[in-house]
Amino acid sequence: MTDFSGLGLIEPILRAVAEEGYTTATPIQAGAIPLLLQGRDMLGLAQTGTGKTAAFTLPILQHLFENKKRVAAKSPRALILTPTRELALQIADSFSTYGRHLPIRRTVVHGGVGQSPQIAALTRGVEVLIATPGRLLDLMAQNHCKLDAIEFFVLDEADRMLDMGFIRDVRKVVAVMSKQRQTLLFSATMPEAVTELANSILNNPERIEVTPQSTTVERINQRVLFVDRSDKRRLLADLLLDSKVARTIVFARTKHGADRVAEHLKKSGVAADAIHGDKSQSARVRALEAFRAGELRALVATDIAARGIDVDGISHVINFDLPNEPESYVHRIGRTARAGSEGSAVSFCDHEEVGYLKDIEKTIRQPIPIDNTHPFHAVDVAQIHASSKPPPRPKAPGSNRNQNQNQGGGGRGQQQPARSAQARPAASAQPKAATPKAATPKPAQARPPQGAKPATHPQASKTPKPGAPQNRHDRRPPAHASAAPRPTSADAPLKKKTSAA
DNA sequence: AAAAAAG
Repeated sequence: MTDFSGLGLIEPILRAVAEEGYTTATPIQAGAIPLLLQGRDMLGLAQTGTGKTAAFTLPILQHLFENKKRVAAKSPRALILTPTRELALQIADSFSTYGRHLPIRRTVVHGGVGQSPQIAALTRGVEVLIATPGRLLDLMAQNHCKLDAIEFFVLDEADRMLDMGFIRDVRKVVAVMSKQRQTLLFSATMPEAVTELANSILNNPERIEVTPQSTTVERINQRVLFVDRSDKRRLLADLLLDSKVARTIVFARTKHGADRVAEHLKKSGVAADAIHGDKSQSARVRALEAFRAGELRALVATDIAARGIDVDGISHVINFDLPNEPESYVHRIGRTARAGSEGSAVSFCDHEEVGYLKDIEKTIRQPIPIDNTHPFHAVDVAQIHASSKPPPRPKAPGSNRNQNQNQGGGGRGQQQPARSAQARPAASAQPKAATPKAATPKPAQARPPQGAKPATHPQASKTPKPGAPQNRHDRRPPAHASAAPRPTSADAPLKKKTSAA
């Protein structure tokens, strides 16, 4: 437990933190803030939801204030680069919130909206600029923004940046940036390309790693529902009419698909809207704000919202389509069970998606418990899944405790129609360090809410909404957390079948 | 193969 008061932060910042209701720093905050206040570079292995945003927002604000100088027009002192517009806006909110008692200005620059207000703000001068790459380069090319005075550079979601082909843009930005700066790079995973980038832009960085994914994943009640493609929409509407399903984010694989699903939900009487990259920026903002405000029961999204987006009180993530990128699964389900609360992740799998499911299970090194209790359960898809999975018998004699995987359905009928589920070997993807919890559908119940502190960690999230659950428990990872598997692409386990020949 | 981001 690290109290914010012991981290060396100045009073106006501590006051803002306290006003947000936070007293205790998350691990990444406790590690990063003193380090950053000393001026060190940092490599952070973490995603949003760990308190990452506040971990860099607070020390940057403090540095800018304590070393207050006149800001030249068009020359910001800090630059935060993010892959999506929504993330940029979220980070800007964080600067506004924690900088509210300081005379530090910030502005956001991204595409999809008019340039004029952005140019005006830059010309007036701002200490902090939060940007997506395209518009930033655009404005730089028009001489509306210079990076010659940058003292802080934060590259957020670096792995995603690279995935999205921003590496050239990032290098262009870095090439013209002041060398006299402190640099922070955050990434959820460390593929080779990110390591290279980190080596080239960071100077003797401290590496800080937090593993929220594994601990978060442990708290998420995951299930897979085998279903025919044609039943997916009805199944979704069914689930959303269940009262336990409060605020839900539904992931579709395509933009068009997201629109269709949202339309269907609206027709079914579920307050829903879609968010994806083909929507106008104003529609994106509107949808996200309505979702945050609790006006929407469901937000249907592409992977634009898979990472970083921090909305309080999401009770369910539903993968209407499985992601074809296994990493994306982990990021998607991480939208729920945030800030110590519980969450469920339900994935629909049709017969064409069985391969994706297997990839995901390999990546997370766990089988996802099957829910075959729903009327739409597609026995044939279950059979495809079961038969496509060679049973590598773990030799431990008592290891059949995981057989019972069919209780994920939260108390619907338990008729157990399909034998396929039983045919599915437990811990099949991981012979040795298989987490025994893997097949326990409700890990959250097993963990008593410890000390219902009203206030803990500042997240990137906005101030708690009235309707949002307030159960922010301390969700410091347990000591064994780092032993849990991290889903990096580098360690995709078990290339071999390891079948006991 | 699809998504994001500059227009």
